[in-house]
Amino acid sequence: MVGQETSASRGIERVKISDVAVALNLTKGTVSRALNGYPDISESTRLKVRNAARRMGYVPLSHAQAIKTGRVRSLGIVWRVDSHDGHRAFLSDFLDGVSRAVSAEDWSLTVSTADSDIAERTTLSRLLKERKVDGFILPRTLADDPRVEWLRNEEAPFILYGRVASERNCSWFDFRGEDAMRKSVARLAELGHERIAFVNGDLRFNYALLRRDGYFRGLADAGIDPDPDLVLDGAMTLASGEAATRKLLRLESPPTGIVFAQDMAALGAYRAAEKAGVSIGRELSVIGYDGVPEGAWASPQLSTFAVDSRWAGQRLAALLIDQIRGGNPEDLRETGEARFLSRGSDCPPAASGGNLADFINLENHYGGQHEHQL
Amino acid sequence: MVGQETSASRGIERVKISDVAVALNLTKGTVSRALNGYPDISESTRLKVRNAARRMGYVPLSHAQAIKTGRVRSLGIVWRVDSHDGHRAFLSDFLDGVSRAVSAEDWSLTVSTADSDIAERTTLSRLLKERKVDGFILPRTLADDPRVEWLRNEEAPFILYGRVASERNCSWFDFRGEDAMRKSVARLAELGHERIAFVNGDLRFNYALLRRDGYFRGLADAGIDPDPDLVLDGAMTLASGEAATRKLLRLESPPTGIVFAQDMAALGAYRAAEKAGVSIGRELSVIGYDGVPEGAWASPQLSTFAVDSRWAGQRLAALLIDQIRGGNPEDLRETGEARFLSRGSDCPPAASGGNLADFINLENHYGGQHEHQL
DNA sequence: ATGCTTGCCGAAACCGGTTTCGGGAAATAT
DNA sequence: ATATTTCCCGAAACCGGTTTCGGCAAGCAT
Repeated sequence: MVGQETSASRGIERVKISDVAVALNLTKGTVSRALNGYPDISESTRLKVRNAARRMGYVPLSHAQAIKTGRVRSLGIVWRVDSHDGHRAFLSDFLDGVSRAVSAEDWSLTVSTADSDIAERTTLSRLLKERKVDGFILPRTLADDPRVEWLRNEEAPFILYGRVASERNCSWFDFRGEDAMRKSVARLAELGHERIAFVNGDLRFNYALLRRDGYFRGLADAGIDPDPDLVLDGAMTLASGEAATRKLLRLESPPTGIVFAQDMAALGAYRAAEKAGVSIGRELSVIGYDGVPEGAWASPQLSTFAVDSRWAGQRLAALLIDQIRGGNPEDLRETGEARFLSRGSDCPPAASGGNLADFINLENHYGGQHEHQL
Repeated sequence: MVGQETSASRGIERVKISDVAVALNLTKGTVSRALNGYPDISESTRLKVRNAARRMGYVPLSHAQAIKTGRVRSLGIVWRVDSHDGHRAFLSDFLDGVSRAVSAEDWSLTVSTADSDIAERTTLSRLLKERKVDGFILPRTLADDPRVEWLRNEEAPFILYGRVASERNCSWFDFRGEDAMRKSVARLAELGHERIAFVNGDLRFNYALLRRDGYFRGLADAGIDPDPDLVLDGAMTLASGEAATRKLLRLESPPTGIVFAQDMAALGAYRAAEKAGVSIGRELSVIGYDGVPEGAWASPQLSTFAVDSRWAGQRLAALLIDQIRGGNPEDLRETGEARFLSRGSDCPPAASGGNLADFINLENHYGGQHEHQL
């Protein structure tokens, strides 16, 4: 027994394709073709090979395949960590969606982070040059996104989470936020509101432009003339949402309802309203967009259009894989609908006729002793 | 000009190692050795090669390297999405940390999600078999973690986020939660508390065992006899934290201070306290652990030990890469200290002598009209 | 029988790197 | 001057797959 060394003692031997070939008395080329569904392999041997491969536990090395095929079966995402946007809360769901779609095809997902435009570009470039990925999912689409032009030049497949103005040769998935804004306005109008404000996000992002359009269409639908004083932008956080709301409430003729392009900003309205002595869901209506979990903790709970990030991730990955496999990018576009969560923050206008202003001032005298929140 | 087809017209030609070799009148083997720092290359040619490579924009294909070296320069992480644990909030920071460390070495990160033990195992197995990664970062360490045994058998490098009982041949990074618990108890004891409760997380996780020990050591330090009634576990969420707190407050002799192993549970205490008419930071002291952002929004803000997830990710990745490069796993262990955020939720005991119970009941009569929170 | 497909598989090239081996030229030792 | 070492680099094998090509044998038409 001494000196006898089984293969097991020197670590687990990986089963390679030639092992399968030898076991079946075939060549590795034949095994490869059988496994990859080439038509010049008889059904009987295809079956034999498939069974033997499974039985022997053969799994091809992805990088060994890649060297010839040029595909590593992997998608890339560069996640921006420098922004305060609400999407951070959705990262887990989003990645889960991507991961599911990717795993279903036996692909994988490469994730990197970046805290600036140049860091993002550097990372994209590196992943591409080293060929760690076959294509990219691009979150946070800008209205005029430089990544699009650049990746086109590099001839790298990519898909946008969000739409873009220059539509040539792009795939995307996006939720129709503009529809949600339109519906929000319609809902408030139906409740009787006439002064409906809109607090948008950062206008560099394309979704902000789309949502703004949706707001105006909603107004037009309801036959309400737009008032420039009631349209603000750049509010993506609690603090900026609070500031925007304060500004609106201080107008001579403040709005009775506010449509927010983002939940975090809408939650900022709760703070502003509290400080102004206005109660949301009674004297002031608020409708958000995104569906962040914090909205459910607020009191009253925030009525909002919830976005299914998991679904977005899933579709983005599936569409991108299709594109990499040869699909026409322009055929690979999808949008989804945000789901309205009717909760407590929207209601008929309390003070009709625009004298909410007086009400605000009145209440303000008692200001200060209001309990803060969780 | 007709029919003349430049190389540029057919897409960008990738520069390969043989291109560099030809340009320098060398063989590709020599170029490879020069680039990889072999000692049998003269300094002058090494320099020439390095410059030419940079000038020509040569970047080796990672999978082409991998076929011979066996290394893909990639780390894997399987993120569990089935749990409600507070770590979800840290995913962004955590990934950022890992990504930084990994990018610094020109490695990459492969992320997958799983919603069950078997899904996780399946994914680990697939990534390993296909050799998509060289090693794994394992979050959520269990007291007796089956992944450890399995990965050892597969001879796959891995590192734990958290420590483990069977210490053989493991690397890890972890924050010393037990120290934080001990300090929490010490702090409350110094403030004058004598009845200090402990609400732990799920005991299947190893950190729960460690933190429990820390709590008891803190009591011993302060010369306080432990009371089994004051020790609960399994509270990792808002709801379960609320329930645990309710249970504690209903004791004949309720605690005046509660140490929580997790912030989310501690925030649940705010709800329970509010409903019981007890005000946190005045009649009841609470100290958390984790440093979730919600703690800063609570009123009063939650005193807690904050964990730097970015740092954890960074160290885990760096240590794992060291291990893969040949480092001894047992030398690659690190712990970090959670940083105490002194905020408003801890204070001296209001009702000394244990008659907080009467106070609770008294207040309860007015219960119900208390404002809820954000 | 002969010629022509068709079905099926072996043989070998190939992908783009890394690593081993060996040998020529220069430098040093004898 | 010769032997020996040292310094470099070329040549070629190799990694584990995929894909092309060509040819044998069976099936079909003539």
